[in-house]
Amino acid sequence: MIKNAGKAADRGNKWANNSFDAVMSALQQDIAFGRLKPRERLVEEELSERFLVGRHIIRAAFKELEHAGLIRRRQNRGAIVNDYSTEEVDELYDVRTILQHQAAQRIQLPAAPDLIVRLRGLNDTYVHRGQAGDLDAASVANDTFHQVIFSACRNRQLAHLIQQYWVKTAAIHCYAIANPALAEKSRQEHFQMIDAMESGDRVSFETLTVQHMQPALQAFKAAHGGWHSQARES
Amino acid sequence: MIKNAGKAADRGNKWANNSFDAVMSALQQDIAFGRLKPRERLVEEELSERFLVGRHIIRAAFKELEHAGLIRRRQNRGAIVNDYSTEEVDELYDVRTILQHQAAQRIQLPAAPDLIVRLRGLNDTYVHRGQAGDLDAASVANDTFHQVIFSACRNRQLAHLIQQYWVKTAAIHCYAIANPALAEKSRQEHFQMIDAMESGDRVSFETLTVQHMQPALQAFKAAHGGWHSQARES
DNA sequence: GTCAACGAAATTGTTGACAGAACTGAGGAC
DNA sequence: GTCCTCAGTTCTGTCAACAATTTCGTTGAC
Repeated sequence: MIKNAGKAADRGNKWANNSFDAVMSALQQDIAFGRLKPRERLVEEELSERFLVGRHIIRAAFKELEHAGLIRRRQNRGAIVNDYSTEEVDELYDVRTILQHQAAQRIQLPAAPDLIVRLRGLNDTYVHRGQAGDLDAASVANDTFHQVIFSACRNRQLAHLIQQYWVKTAAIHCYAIANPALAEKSRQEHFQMIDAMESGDRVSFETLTVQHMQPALQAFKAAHGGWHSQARES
Repeated sequence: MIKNAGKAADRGNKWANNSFDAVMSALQQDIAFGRLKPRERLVEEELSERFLVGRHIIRAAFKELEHAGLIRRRQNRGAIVNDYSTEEVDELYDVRTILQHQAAQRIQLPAAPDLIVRLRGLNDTYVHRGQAGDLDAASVANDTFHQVIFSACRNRQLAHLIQQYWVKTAAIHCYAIANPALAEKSRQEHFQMIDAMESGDRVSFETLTVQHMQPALQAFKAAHGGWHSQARES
């Protein structure tokens, strides 16, 4: 019993290397970057042979993606990529605002030096990849940047929840990265956030954390506003 | 195209009558009421013949329960009922406090008369079933009571999230219902909450909403405090 | 008596095939 | 010309058997 404790602990917790995880992240990215467009149909067997995995894995991934709110399923009718109505987008961002504001309040400021170093490194990657036009890598760096920040909130449940809603709205904020003006604003705010964390300026940090979400939301609503909320079932 | 819109809408959204849903809610209740105890092993084939369904349905249910945080799985080693460490319990209740407080702020007060009527009805059931010792039915009424309240927060995402965390901590607050003193306090607070909603006393309502969670948390921590956080892997 | 290696039992992960529901398009009635 | 009906096709949901892994009990060496 006792010797097993150590043996089990060193093997790690998230049993990775699974084809399931690969499928999940691939589909998540495809949806986030718009390679799979809203209302597009997802066929199990098609994906099954694309990823070279059994159909049951695709099925499991669909269940998880549905739970995450990225796709929609109906019995015997398959899965389609979800497109949020305007109201849903507002509600999602309302929730994100709540969660991120609360998380920001729980982060110890001024932040530890090694955290600052890590964030500056990630942000450098984000800036350089973004300016080089490598949106894919920039997006990954951006994801990690925010995840690292919110992981410092000293509440793993809260951090996990923020991550969950980050994925839910990935299609929205990835949409904004492609816009040069918005991307530049995003980069500036990142620098300001790090500075605020380093100096311990809690008010600025919390304000930045919340306002940082707005440009993507506004751009998305301006682009997709008004026409697709009544076309729910087809 | 156009005629399909109406046809699809009237069929309803949550395709129920699935054996999957039956298995899910049965297992959720078993865990919540402690019929399945923490660290207890769940064997696929066992449940498969208990519920008279294929093993793949049990498998899918496990995946969902794992995602909900009610069970824990490791590759080729099956599933066990999750027991939260003291820190996790604190974090979960911190998140619930955030969510429910924010939801309470978003509810329109004074509440609509038909909402009040509905809540009084549900609470009557809760009180009577609880005093009759029918904890199962009382718990269902209690679930519905709070779900109806938070569904009035005009943010479906937020309401859904609260429901999600309600399920996560079901084993904790169901534990409290069994305690007569705590149950009595719970009943009193329900009446006070309804009164505050009816009269539009927002301060009282928000305070009650948050404090209503505390007794169960304290009782649980007092009962399970301190000994099982280091015994994670066995 | 303790410990390690081995083999059997139990349990999970995977595959392929089959049944049933929903979509598609042609043919016929009005 | 429009609408309805009815097969054919496509896709999802379900099932049973197979393969791989872990766990548990036994044996044997020291």
